[in-house]
Amino acid sequence: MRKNVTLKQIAKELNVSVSTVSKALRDNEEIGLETREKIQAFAKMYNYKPNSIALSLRNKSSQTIAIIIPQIVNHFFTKVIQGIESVANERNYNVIIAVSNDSFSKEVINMQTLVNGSIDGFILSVAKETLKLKDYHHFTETISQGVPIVLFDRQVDEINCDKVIIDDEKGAQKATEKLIETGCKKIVFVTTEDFVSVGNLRKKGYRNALEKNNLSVDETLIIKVKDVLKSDEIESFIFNELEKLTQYHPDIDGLIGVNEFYTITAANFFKKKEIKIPDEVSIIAFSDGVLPKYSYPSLTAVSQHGDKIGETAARLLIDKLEGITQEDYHQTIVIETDLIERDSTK
Amino acid sequence: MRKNVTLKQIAKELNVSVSTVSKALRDNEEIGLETREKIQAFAKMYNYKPNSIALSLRNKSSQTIAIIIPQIVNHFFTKVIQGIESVANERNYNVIIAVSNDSFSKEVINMQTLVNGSIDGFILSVAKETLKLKDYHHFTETISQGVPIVLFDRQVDEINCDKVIIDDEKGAQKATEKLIETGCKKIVFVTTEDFVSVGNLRKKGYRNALEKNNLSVDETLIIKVKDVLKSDEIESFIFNELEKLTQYHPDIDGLIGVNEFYTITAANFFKKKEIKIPDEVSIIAFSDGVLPKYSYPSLTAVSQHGDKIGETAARLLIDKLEGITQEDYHQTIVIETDLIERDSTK
DNA sequence: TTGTAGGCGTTATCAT
DNA sequence: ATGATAACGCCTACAA
Repeated sequence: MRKNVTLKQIAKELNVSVSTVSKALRDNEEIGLETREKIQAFAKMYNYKPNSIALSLRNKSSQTIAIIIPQIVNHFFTKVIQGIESVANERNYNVIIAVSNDSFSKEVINMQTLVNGSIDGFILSVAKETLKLKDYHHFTETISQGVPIVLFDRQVDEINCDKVIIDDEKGAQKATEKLIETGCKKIVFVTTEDFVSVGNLRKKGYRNALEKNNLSVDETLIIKVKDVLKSDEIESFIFNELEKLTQYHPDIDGLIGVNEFYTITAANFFKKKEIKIPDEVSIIAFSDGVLPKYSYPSLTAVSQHGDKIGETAARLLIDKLEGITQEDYHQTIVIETDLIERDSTK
Repeated sequence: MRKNVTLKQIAKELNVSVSTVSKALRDNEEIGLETREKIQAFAKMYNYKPNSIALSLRNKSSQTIAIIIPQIVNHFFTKVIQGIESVANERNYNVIIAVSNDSFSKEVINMQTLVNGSIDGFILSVAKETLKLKDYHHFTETISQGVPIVLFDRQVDEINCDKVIIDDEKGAQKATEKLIETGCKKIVFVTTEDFVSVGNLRKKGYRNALEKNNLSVDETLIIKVKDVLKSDEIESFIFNELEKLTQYHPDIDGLIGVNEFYTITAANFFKKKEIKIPDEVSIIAFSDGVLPKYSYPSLTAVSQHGDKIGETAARLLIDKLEGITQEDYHQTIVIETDLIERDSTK
């Protein structure tokens, strides 16, 4: 176990001072060419690498941005990371990722261990528990210490910072309108329970579209999947609900799900019942994921453009870090959703 | 922008020395109770947080482990991360993640920026480009600096360290045997080009099973998906190949794909042709992902247990960091695959 | 009981 | 052209 060689060691070995070595390695003209070359050769031989920790301690900056996401096994979040990475690399920033696992305390700990000089700024999506506790002191503290934050997706009004959000309402509205345009009259909406804000916004969009087109909003057509359900219980729950629903309403001709799992499960129900997609029911998923794309028939989907969200967030953050935008000027950018038409709609 | 308060500032404010403050905050008995309490109260008021950078510079340790993965939008890798997180949290280690994007230089840079004291060890899967270049100096250097590495999935014989790998050959063999047991005689194998080691190992397992059961290995039944193909070209490639294949061999009755995308695409081909799964063709996917699970019919799959791989890797690393295992004792742990039977096999 | 000094690795400033 | 020193924030052995 040979430790990394330091300036000091090189200095000693070559009988010069530490500052001479430092200057020589940065090719400072002050140092005589001969000495410079000698030192550089020696450094290369011993594979000298500046210690990044010491550098950040000194410079209070590290050209590194940290992402904190609630979950790592999640296609949307990983897409966002990909977007951040691409912009960050372009602009010469490193990226490190930490996971809060939707826990308040892990979010706090992650921020604290990262905040002291080792990173220059944060891009993050708020943990569920934090949302529930409404305790945002770690965010405000970080910001007041001069470390900028960009929030994405799960946003919080009380925090004053740059934000990148999705237009959930409009996305759902577009989806619903698409179904209506292609002749659907009785559209099921599969969503989460009311307290989840994203689900609510999407439901609102669904309602808007129905009302705008003079279709009545039938509450019984809205399936709310219980939050407590474990992933292997969701299928039978949705199957049951759809079973009941199709008995009452044999004329159901459309369905929208607020995430890819609910939607594909619903689609599977119809496949099992040998109800033809899209001839008898049209289906649209809210999703950035692979499920709708590889489903058969493939599912029309509302894409949230995770990568674009990431790119935008990275741009906002780096612009702030480099003083391109003012410290106290905060913007909220809305990334529009797109309807990706596939084979589950007419 | 109020900066974080430091020991020095507290000391000045309270007219004591820095070391008194430091000791007081660590509740050192040396300091008089009164002084201690005064300092602690003051520190709390000003929300003192030790600077983690300074700490790691001093301690050369940070209770943090770094994961470097080739891709972030990848269900398997995120599953591994989840496994690592769970063990690391249990044993009081922080985890940070970096992405090499399958690039050699990004892998090197990531390691260099992280290695200097800011992290205690690495868990990583080697970038494709590194594998191609066969340049492993950054690994050996890191190890020789006393920073342990655990390799997972994409392993390299030349590097001397702990490893966690998947038994790809056996997994493929089990899958093939399952098909044979249920009556399949003509089994298509959809794989990558030969230079990808994982694909090769799986092909070997496929062959083993056929030979063991006295079935001839027909090279024309092996579809090699070209590496250069972009994701939206893969579908038509596989469809074409299968079209040709089913013409020549109308009696094809089984298929195995080396990843979930190839497999589900093949499955979609049969669905389109209205060839019944599993009545006419049985299908098995190599996959840890969501696609086989939510497909209709759901696909039998060889699970690689990403979470377990992560847990094992984390355990190996932390045991080494804490001196529970010897520095120069390296083990390679093989995580067995499991066949998860679903509806695409009989 | 409290304080001083040195060191972790680096660089900028100010001598020599 | 080179070197000494201080500073970033923290901790600890040792001195007072």
